[in-house]
Amino acid sequence: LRIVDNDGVDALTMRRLAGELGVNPMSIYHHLPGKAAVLSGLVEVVFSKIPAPAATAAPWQQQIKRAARVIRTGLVAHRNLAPLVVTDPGVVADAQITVAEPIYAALETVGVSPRSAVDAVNALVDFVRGSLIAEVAVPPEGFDVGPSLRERLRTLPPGTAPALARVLDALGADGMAYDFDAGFDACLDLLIAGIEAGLRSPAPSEERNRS
Amino acid sequence: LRIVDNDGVDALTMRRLAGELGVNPMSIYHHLPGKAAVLSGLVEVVFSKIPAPAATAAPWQQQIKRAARVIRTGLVAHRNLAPLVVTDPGVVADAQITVAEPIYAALETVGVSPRSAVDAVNALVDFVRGSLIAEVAVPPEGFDVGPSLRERLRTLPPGTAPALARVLDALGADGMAYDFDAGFDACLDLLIAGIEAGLRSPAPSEERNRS
DNA sequence: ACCTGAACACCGTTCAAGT
DNA sequence: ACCTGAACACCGTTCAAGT
Repeated sequence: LRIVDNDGVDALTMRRLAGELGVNPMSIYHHLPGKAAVLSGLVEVVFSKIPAPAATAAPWQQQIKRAARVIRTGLVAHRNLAPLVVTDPGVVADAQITVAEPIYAALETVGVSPRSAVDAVNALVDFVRGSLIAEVAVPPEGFDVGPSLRERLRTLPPGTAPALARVLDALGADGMAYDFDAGFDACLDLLIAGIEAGLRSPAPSEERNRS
Repeated sequence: LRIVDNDGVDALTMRRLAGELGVNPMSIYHHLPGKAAVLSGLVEVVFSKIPAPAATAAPWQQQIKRAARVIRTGLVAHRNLAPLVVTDPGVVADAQITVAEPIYAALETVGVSPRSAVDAVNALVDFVRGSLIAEVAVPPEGFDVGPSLRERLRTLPPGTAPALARVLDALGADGMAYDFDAGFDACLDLLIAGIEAGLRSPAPSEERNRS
């Protein structure tokens, strides 16, 4: 995991790993079936290190935000592995249970219908997944970050994205750096507002299958 | 692209590609700098094939849904490449402009504040990203799909996910298969409801930086 | 039961040599 | 300018042989 954190997933080589462990490269095969097992082991370690948020008496909105933030911080801590974690079929399946449970519990306290709860959890979990990918896709520290959104937009033929251009203009010069934490929170608030709206006007019950 | 679609990303090898093209493996290096260029080229092809939804007079909610669905169907068409597309730094950056523009345009027509528009677009795009990853992570056709959520839950020590268990119970036996299309749409509705809620009660203006 | 070294079958890529 | 073949430096993994 240290190798991956420092030098990326590609740097994790059976020979390198063995060297770092001070053993013969082939010895690893007596404990694990292959490299895939090494990687999925790392993925599972990182995923399972995500702590379950302590149950509190806080309002359900805060419980949900807390659960989402815990996932996010747990995975950005190993940003080189994050794409694998978030993509791993086993993790995707387990996420429906482990990380979703606190959210289900919070929604239950306000009487969200089962179907709506599933939708809300999926929306939340998928958003967290997607925002994580976006976050780890940009080079480490805003440092050496490619041309900013504003500059890239300027190089395109004018009129390509007029609405975006107007938004950037309106935001003014203070909108130079993106704060992932604040953006993440704002999106969470939006999702939660959507759930609240569903509470006030119960969902139209269409025919749908779920598992 | 055909190789990747049929046999996965790992099957795309310089030698294989050259063979399929009927040329010498090394000839490729006279047209492209290396394998990374081949892959990012494919990623860019798939991404740029996403059509811009035609501007209509439909209500903004429908315009947003249409934009999101177009992205999704464009990427599930090449599910083997989807994780790379959605992870590619260049695509992540371009997505803020290309695929976001129709959404900005739709939000503009109802006077969403610039800051809220950025948040809404991020929430939408990140959700689409995340749901795509979740969808392509499960084996192809619900066929040979691992143990269902219900069965996996049963193998865990009881009491692990009580709230989820109650939700599944309430959904009953009809909830055996998950319909990605319907789930996607339901989540979109939730996000849009969140945006609508923001329209009714304008966002608290905190201090934040954006780009 | 665990470890080892050598070898195999691949891979991306370099490079000198061809036309 | 474009292509070629051979070679290099890696990789994951197999396997017979050691203890």
